[in-house]
Amino acid sequence: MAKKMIPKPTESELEILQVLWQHGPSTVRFVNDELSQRREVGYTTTLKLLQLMLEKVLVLRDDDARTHVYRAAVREEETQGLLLDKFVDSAFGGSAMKLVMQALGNRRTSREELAQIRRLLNDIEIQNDTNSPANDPAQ
Amino acid sequence: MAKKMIPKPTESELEILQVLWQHGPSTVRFVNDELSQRREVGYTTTLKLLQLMLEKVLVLRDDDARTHVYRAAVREEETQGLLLDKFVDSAFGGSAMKLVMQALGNRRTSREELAQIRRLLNDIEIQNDTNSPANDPAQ
DNA sequence: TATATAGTACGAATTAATTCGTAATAACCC
DNA sequence: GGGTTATTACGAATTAATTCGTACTATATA
Repeated sequence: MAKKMIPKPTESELEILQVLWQHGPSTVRFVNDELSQRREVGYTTTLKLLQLMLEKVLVLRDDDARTHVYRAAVREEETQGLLLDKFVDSAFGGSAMKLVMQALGNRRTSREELAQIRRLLNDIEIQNDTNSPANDPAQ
Repeated sequence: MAKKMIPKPTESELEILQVLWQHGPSTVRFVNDELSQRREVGYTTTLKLLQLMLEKVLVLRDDDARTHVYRAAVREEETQGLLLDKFVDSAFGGSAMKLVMQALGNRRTSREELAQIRRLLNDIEIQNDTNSPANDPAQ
């Protein structure tokens, strides 16, 4: 077995993954141009990062043509879930609820977003009722 | 002016802050014992960390007695807010909503917690209505 | 008082992450 | 074809974070 264990991406790797998730398979040039809009970064720096990410299998590449094309090897939601778990643990002592409350409390949330959350809350409640009438603590 | 800018604590520093937030002012020995319950860590490592944190003013210390007592110099919520902002940005491309949805969606949330969030949602909605009929961007 | 114990200070090694320079090579265009 | 440009590969410098050993000092206690 041993499901594909995603290695935790570093800050810079995550930046690159964001580009790949948002734009799909991309050349080093394209990724670097994207990153450059946010901050100063040399071309070979981006290249090196992608090469390291290839070794860690955070990305895959098509090197048929001279100009290689990289694409994300890990899915966005899955990676975010992994990072979220670690973050909840390290910054919020494991309490996801505290994190949610803080995230909602500390910023302006639009009417539409509030409605969206309410819908999700409803869904979760229905799930709870359906699966565990007496609130089973299974985890 | 220039409000006290909190330096972003590292992973290990955060671990220590958690201990101080949870237990209040503590000796190096106590902090180290707490950390040791989670993982292997040498006494002088913890000592050094606290000394570095003192320089960054993440903690303050009382060194009247031979055995120094350290306490957090930054508040828990404020620090968490700072980290949350950065995290939302780096892992969720700036969308706090995506983070909240994922946090709620991916784990079991009890009836009580759901109710708590609903209350918060209500409060926020009232705030919105009261302060900004046409959604003013004041911050 | 002398010995053992517990504490602090600090230099330095290690490890991980980031950054970039340089060399080699392919493609592109007059 | 010859020169210019774009690309990859890779070593290595730099920076930041973590870890720990050793020396020194104060306190406790036998």
